[in-house]
Amino acid sequence: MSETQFGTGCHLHLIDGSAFIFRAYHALPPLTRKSDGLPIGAVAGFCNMLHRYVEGNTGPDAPTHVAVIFDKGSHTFRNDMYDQYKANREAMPEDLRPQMPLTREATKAFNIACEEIEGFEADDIIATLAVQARKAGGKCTIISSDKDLMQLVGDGVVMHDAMKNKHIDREGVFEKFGVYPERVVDVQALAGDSVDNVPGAPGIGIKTAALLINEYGDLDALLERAGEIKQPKRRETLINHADQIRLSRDLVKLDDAMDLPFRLEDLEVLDPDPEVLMPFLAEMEFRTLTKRIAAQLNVEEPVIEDKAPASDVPALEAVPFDQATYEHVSDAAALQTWIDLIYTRGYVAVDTETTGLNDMTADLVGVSLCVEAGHACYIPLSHKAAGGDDLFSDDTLADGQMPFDQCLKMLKPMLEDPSILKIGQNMKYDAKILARLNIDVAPIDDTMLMSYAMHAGLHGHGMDTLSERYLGHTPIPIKPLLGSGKSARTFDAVPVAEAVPYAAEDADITLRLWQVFKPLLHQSQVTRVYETMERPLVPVLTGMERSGIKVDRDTLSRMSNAFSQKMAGLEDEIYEIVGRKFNVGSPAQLGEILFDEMGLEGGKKGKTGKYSTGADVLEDLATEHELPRRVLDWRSLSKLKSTYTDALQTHINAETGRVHTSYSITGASTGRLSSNDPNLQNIPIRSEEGRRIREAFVAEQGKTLVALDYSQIELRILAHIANIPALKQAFADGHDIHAMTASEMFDVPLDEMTPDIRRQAKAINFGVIYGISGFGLARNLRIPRSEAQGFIDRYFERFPGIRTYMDDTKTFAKEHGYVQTLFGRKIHTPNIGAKGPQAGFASRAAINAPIQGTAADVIRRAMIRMPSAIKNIPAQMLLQVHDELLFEVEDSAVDDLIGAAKDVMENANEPIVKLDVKLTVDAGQGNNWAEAH
DNA sequence: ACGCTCACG
DNA sequence: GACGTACGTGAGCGTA
Repeated sequence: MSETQFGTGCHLHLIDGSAFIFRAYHALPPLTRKSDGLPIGAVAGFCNMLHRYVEGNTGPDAPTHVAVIFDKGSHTFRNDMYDQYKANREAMPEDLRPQMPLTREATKAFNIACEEIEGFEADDIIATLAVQARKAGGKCTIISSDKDLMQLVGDGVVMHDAMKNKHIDREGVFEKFGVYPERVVDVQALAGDSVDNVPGAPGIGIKTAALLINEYGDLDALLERAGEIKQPKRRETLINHADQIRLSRDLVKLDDAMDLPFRLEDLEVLDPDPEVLMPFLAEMEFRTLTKRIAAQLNVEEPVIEDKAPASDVPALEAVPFDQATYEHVSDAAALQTWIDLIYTRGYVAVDTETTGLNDMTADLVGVSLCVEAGHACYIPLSHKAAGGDDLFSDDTLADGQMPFDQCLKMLKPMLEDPSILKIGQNMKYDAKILARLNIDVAPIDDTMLMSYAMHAGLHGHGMDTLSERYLGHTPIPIKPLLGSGKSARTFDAVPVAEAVPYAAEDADITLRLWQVFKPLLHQSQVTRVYETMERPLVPVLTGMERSGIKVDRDTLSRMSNAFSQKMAGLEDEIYEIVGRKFNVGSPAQLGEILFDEMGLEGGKKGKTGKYSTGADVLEDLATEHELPRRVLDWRSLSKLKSTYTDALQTHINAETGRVHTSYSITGASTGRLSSNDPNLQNIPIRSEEGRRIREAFVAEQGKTLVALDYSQIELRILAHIANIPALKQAFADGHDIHAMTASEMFDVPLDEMTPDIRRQAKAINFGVIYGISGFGLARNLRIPRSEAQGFIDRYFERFPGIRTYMDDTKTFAKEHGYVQTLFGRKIHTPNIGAKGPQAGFASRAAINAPIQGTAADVIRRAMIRMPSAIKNIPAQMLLQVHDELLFEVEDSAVDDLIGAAKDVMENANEPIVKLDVKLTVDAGQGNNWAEAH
């Protein structure tokens, strides 16, 4: 090939590679390669942009020479000048890191020169090349919108903002900086840059900087004559920070005289070689792009195999489960071998064995690891020696275990290493156990959450279920190891030899599940749900659960006593009425007394042959007899005492003095969380007596509890999804939504609204969310069924979008077997086509799921964004109750917290879902949860 | 282990 | 035309 000397008539294009990559990364959802789940979204976007760029390069401005310039390494000569340079930079996203080398490969595949130099930023290389091109008499176009490059513009060098498709010349730079390119560095030196952490002069921005530079000519003149500045503050700033400003100039000034190991001539534009490009695109499995480019180059399109994952991945089936292959690691040398192996892989499945099920109290007993199917180990750490009945043998450790601290010290760097992916099944549990030992496990993948993203509504997501369904393997049961009932023991009492196969197998199963799920995730189109609404929730919940909430034992204890006394009084009255003692808490005994002995009407037996004595039944009976009311009162006290005032005390953690719930991410099929051990999502509020239990949930001294809750979020989402103009308008106007519904339905003007009519409309509004039926509404409102049906007909008539939504949703569910939230979460509805009453349940659940699920997605997104939004506020997020978040805040920061957290919550749908109805959040605060709400 | 009842959104 | 029915949870208790 003949080489053209670079000179007049030549045109060099320089592409800012990092800018391309980050734009590609953020513009696309987290796509993964189908065959193996490799994150590939940024590479895909990068290739598309590169291709579009090449395609658009025709006409007089087409390049004769071109290169993509990348940054290399994070340490540059600027860090030696100023150690804080770019120190604020957020770490590269986990799923982007492995894509960086692929973007270089992509560039070469397109036959475009690809340059990077250790210790220099791409900007310096670009500067050097631009200056060389200018000196040689050619033109240069820099494809970037980075303002740091604007100092290069002029005299044949222009910039091109590919995003806005706009050229930036000398005038464009003046527009941006208020000075021409040769003075841009001076302005930047004064204004500083928070993104790159260039200090500049405090209090001086671009506007002021340009003003000063234009007045004094240049930075040196300005600093020399700073004393002449009239404004005292500005003058002081410039005099006091002169050194810092000069340093800033050195930081922003690009090095345009580097020694480059290549020449301009090496960058000559070349046609892509289909022999190189096509295989690359095929390897990346970019189906559309491969097809398009093959057509343009007029070559045959390579075959991209549709590698089906799951059961027919042969590699997975080829390795049978074999307990004999599991390794017992008992010393540092063996552990080091495993750690080295993990580093060569970049990922590892991890499982912990502990002394219990509560991750706030259980102790670590051992750790298992797995790097590939069948290759797993168990590291026992605190198994106890079998000591028989000897009381003193309890603390003796079993043989074959390495020292606890030594093991953790070795594992910690790996578990915390951002380049090693830790895979777990319900990682929140293991992460919390390890967090209590001062190990912050990250980054993580979680097979339970992957299954949830793909299979919610289909089946559970426990390891046993998943292993049987997706690996065809029944795991070793834990029961025989631990025993049950009186002879039950904890895992530390299990002999090491028995523990190894059980524990190692769990890690083996987890790794295999991950291999199966990773490609399926993308195929099910739930990668975004998993990556943005499941995986990032784990560290957030870990933080909340570990924080816990302070609960005042004395308050609960006093309430328990008061409830006891009242119950005793009621019991006396009840026995008096009945004529003998019996167990008031036994629905069976009560039913017989009410309906057989006393002969009250309305007794209905359920399928177990027992009378129903639920609250609604007793409520009806209360009008004709005095007993049911007493029982109702007794029951409500009994509930408050046993479930709350008594049980909560037992949940106060001995170490922290606080109550730590555990959230289940996969508990509810709709995307809601559930709370257990204890459940803090059902603390009483509806009755005054119950509400007072919230007084026991308190803030620490000097702190305040702040409750933020979404106002009518489900109805707002319904108004949006079902597209009900009247509802939307009412929310936009801030009207009372139930009163508006009532007015619309019953033709009652708003100013004549009665509480009773409003109450009925409210019941209908909620009924709609639940998949309304005449029967259900009738029972709820205690009105004849025909009347209830009339209300519903009327409602549909006035808001026809509701009926359409319900019908469409049912049709979609029948066709696809699932329904979706606005954010793409899938909720499966396997019973939708069933015969019999199941079908009714399934269709109402299908109607409710997108509404409840979308609301759940919104608050999940808010929670995930919360930690970074409040990181500078002395506040902790403690609890989530479906549409409410509870915080504990230092007294002085309450307003800051409310401002920041409310903003996050009200915009949590953005940017991927636009709502026609705005989300509103109400705030409350106080020393206890009753006051805060 | 299971159903009933009832606490919450 | 009949059949059952509001959606989603977790916990304590009685009873098998």
